[in-house]
Amino acid sequence: MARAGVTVERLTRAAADLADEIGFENVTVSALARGFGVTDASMYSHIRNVRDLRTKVAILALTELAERAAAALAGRSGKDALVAFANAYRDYAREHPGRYAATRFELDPDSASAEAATRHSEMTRALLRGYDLPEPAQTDAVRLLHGFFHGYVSLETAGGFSHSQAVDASWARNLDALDVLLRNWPSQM
Amino acid sequence: MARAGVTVERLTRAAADLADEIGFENVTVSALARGFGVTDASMYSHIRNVRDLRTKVAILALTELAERAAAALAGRSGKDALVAFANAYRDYAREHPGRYAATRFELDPDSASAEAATRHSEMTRALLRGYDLPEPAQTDAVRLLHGFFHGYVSLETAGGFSHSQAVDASWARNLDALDVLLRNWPSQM
DNA sequence: ATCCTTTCTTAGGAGGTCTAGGCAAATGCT
DNA sequence: AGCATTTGCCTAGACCTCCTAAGAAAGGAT
Repeated sequence: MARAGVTVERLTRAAADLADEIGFENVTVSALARGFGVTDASMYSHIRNVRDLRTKVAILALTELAERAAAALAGRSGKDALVAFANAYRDYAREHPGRYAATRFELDPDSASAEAATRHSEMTRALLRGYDLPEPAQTDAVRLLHGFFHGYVSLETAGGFSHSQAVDASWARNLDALDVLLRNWPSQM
Repeated sequence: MARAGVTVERLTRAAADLADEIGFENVTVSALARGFGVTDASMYSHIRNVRDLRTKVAILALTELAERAAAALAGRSGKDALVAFANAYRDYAREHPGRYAATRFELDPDSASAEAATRHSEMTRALLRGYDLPEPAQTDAVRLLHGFFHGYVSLETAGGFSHSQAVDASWARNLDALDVLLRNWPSQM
């Protein structure tokens, strides 16, 4: 009857690790409890329900991703920044597939979750500073970039982490294409 | 003890409808059985397991989406084709959120599922015909477009179907940007 | 009419979510 | 140090989902 020392911090990290191992959708209260050597009912002192648990993992992942993006952008601009940012995004998804899947978890608008989500967007805006886009083009570009990154990464991870030369080359060429796009952004019409 | 007349066809369609109502991830064998007025165990004469059920819905949705894309592309080329294709994609996701979510379901490589999935890609290639891209640029462009469409659509549906003027305008401007990109696709380096 | 296949049933095990009520350990108060 | 309170964990249990096994009934084939 000694205490297992479960805290929300440790619990969230364990859940994130578990997600990377067995997939985000398989992160369950029971499995997590087993990992700590306690009963599932005990978990409910720390979390409200499964959704709450997944939300915590999502916020953790969004925060980590924003930090990596910030590190990648430091001291870079223009295409350098674009490539560094994109690779940070892609590498994170590869190293932490479960955490990355968690970033796609739909969190409800309230809760402090908004903070982690917006930090993510702000990094993308920082990336765009080098391209000198006016509003509203900047907002459009943020959406386009997120759309592209996510789409590409999810196609890739769905394909079984092939990490082939062909895919790498395609990725690099698409970054070239995006760079061209950002430099020639249509001003009107 | 009369027969409920469940067939794989009807079952798949009912599951797809259910997905649109309550979300793809909530499509459950039990819920589906309730809808037909039979026990959950009866379902297993028609499907192998939950994964099989979801796969069937995914194939249905991919097929429908490919049909819509084909209809949108008929008689169009260049930017007209791009806009029509993109709108077909987006409209489908809006009208059938559950089915659209199903198109993101990761199906295992075997099974006839591959057919429906590739039809989807072929439509995107047809769209690109008007831009006259050589290989491998064409493959890259397919990925970029899928990435963008999916990312944008999922951001939008996650945001609660706001369908605001601002989002519509952003969408239109991003299509402009993509058109510019496809016309100025970087030939090398 | 009889057999065969398909569809549906009941029964039940395994495992997941979550609540209620309770005991014991850790912490805070005086 | 002694006490009360909070907190962490427990058992028990209701309810849901997935899925299998064994058998009954419906419908078609011969």
